[in-house]
Amino acid sequence: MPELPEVETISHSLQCGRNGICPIVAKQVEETHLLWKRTLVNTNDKKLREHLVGQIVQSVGRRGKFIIIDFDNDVLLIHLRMSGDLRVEPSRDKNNQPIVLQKHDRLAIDFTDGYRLVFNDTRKFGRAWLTQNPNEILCELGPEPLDPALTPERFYLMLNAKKRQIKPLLLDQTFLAGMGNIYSDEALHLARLHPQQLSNTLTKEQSRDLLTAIRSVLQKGIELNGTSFDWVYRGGDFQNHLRVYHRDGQPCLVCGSIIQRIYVGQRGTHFCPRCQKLMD
DNA sequence: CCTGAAACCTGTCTGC
DNA sequence: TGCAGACAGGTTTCAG
Repeated sequence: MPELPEVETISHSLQCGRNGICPIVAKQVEETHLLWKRTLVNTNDKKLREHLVGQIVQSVGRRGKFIIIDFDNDVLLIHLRMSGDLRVEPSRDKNNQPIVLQKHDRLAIDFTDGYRLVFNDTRKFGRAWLTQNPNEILCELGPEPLDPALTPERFYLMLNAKKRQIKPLLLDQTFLAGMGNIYSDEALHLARLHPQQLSNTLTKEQSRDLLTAIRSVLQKGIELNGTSFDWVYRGGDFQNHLRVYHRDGQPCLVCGSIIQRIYVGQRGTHFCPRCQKLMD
């Protein structure tokens, strides 16, 4: 499911609240439940409980597609991968009876105020790490696309240092942190670049336009609370503003040509054959 | 260094 | 209706 805008929306709602969603900052951990062992990468059920019980949530943030939950002494990193989601809900009903967890719930953290944070993940690809040095896990990530420190000049140098198809390169989290399949296709169409264009062939102008396009689609995605498709991820509206993604067979909104769907790096890829020509 | 295939998982949708 | 096959927002690992 989630790419940068969806993860940003979720982490922001956990930090600040949104649409009645309860923020978790300042809540104290009462108990933890690990329902699918492999969700927790670098520790186990017992140690998670021993570490977290009693600790208070200091803040919730994001780096790339990782959600960062900062406790007093430890940090919980969560990666939602394809189908993960987080929700905050009461753990007991009006009669003080426990509310049973749902199908596909993998991890739950009960707080002393009667609420709980639940990690639900149908496909079991999602992962969580408990650590005191989050940088050990996050240090491999490339720059944040929305960070002003990533200048057009630097982006051009990054692209030229590689000789890779541009779309798989954008999806490479060590190159740039947070891009996923939807926003990559959207950004490449906006920048009029073929997804298989080699990165070292981009001119300075094309590099600058690509960075501008990436920022444009990500910012719009964040404004619209992300992209929602069928049963995965709710509350977003960017799916109603897509230019190419999932629009194969339909006319390009710019030139009217039929949007094509091909595979690039094993990922379904949508582009306009007229607007996004492969250049030498 | 770069590319493609396979693996990790469950659910939905399509076509015969 | 049933059932096989394709496909899914992500990442890692391995072979060539």
